[in-house]
Amino acid sequence: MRALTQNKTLLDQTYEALLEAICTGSIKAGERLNQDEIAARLSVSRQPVNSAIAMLKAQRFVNDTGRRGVVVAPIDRTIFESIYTFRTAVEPLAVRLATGRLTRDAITLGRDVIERGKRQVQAGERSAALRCDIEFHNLIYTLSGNLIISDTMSLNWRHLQRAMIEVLNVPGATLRVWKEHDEIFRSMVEGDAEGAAAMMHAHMINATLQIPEE
Amino acid sequence: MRALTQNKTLLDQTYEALLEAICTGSIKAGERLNQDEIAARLSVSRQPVNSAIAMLKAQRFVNDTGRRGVVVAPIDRTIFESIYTFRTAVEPLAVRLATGRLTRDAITLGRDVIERGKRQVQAGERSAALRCDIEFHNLIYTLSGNLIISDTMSLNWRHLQRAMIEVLNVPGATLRVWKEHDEIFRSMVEGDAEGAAAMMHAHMINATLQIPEE
DNA sequence: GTCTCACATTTCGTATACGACATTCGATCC
DNA sequence: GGATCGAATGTCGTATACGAAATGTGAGAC
Repeated sequence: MRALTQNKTLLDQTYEALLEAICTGSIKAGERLNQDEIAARLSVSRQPVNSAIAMLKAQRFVNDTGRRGVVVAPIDRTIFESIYTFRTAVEPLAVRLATGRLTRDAITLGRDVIERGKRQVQAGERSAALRCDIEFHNLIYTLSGNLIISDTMSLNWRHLQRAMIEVLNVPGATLRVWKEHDEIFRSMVEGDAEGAAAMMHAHMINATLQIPEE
Repeated sequence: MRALTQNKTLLDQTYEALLEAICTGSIKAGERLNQDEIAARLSVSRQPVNSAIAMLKAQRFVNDTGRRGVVVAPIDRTIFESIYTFRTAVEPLAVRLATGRLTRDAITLGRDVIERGKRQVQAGERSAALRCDIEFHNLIYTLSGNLIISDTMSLNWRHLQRAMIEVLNVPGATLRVWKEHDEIFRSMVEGDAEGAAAMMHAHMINATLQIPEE
């Protein structure tokens, strides 16, 4: 018995591969995407590659140069800041919704992520800590039961991930962040939705302030 | 002199045509999408059609049936409600951001939309009123200067439009709604960002309450 | 008459082919 | 020697071709 809707099509796989490569920085900002080359590297035809690139274009991960093909979008402070501003509104909402829907399993999961996150920060594992950060917030989106939040934020995190990996001095990899996560989650477990939401809002403001200037 | 980046590719045009057809209800929920048929009707090959459908799938406008092709996604109360919940957080943020960025032209535009909206409601033109509703909120997204808000909400509105056209009893087509729009915009013009945001929040709550039961 | 199994048909995903446009490079002209 | 124009090349968007998988169909068995 396997997952019912596995990403089986080459288009999906190609899209995932490209997005992953862009977000982990293995394809740098400004770099051109040559369809033939990508197709050869992934051992597929240009057809799925072409479609995948069209999707990435719509999601602003690549830009049309007008002249020849597309290039990976530059890391854009504006987008980065826009997402953080956006999160000041969305994250507290997600927390508010998720609080009433916490299950025993979810609580275990949450505590586990927080534990791991703290440990990664202490170990200086920035990349692993970032993954935990994503995981923590994703858990809340999922728990919120609001598909729009999950879908929207999952794309936004891809943009954030990209920016965060590029510039090393990012919010998310400090112990303070995980202390806040911990407090937020405790409030959620206690059922204090409004308190948790307020903390999450503060958490976002703090993170925004930590965005390096220029 | 024309727009520099016109939707010139057949893929873009096909995507737009399909999305429009789905959102205006000219392709009904549950209906199957036959690539050959669509290609023939639009006088293009299956290639752009296939790519366009893949994008619509990612955006949940169509569902994969697993068996043969895709069908237009059913009008889903859950998604509808999720978007409204989402908006209770995002709309006030957009208002807050937009208030500080109002230009003379924007004020003129806003007043004009509100005037037209009221008139359409009074004339009983539900469809035109809905378009004005979209236009009003879109103006605020644009003014907010936050690309994430604009992008995200523009897709969400497509979902809303679809649902609203299907069930006729929708929020948006009452005089009260436009009275609220008017008050919100007046506060914005006065520079009262927090007041306007609070009104927008209330506006969203009111709209959510008006969603017909089942 | 109904069930079953094989064969035909549909339709999709993907590969390959083609034509258009732009860029690049080289040859010619001054 | 440098500028300019045209041919060669690269690369994309799109069309067409192909193979696989699943559905529809019809004949034969009971």
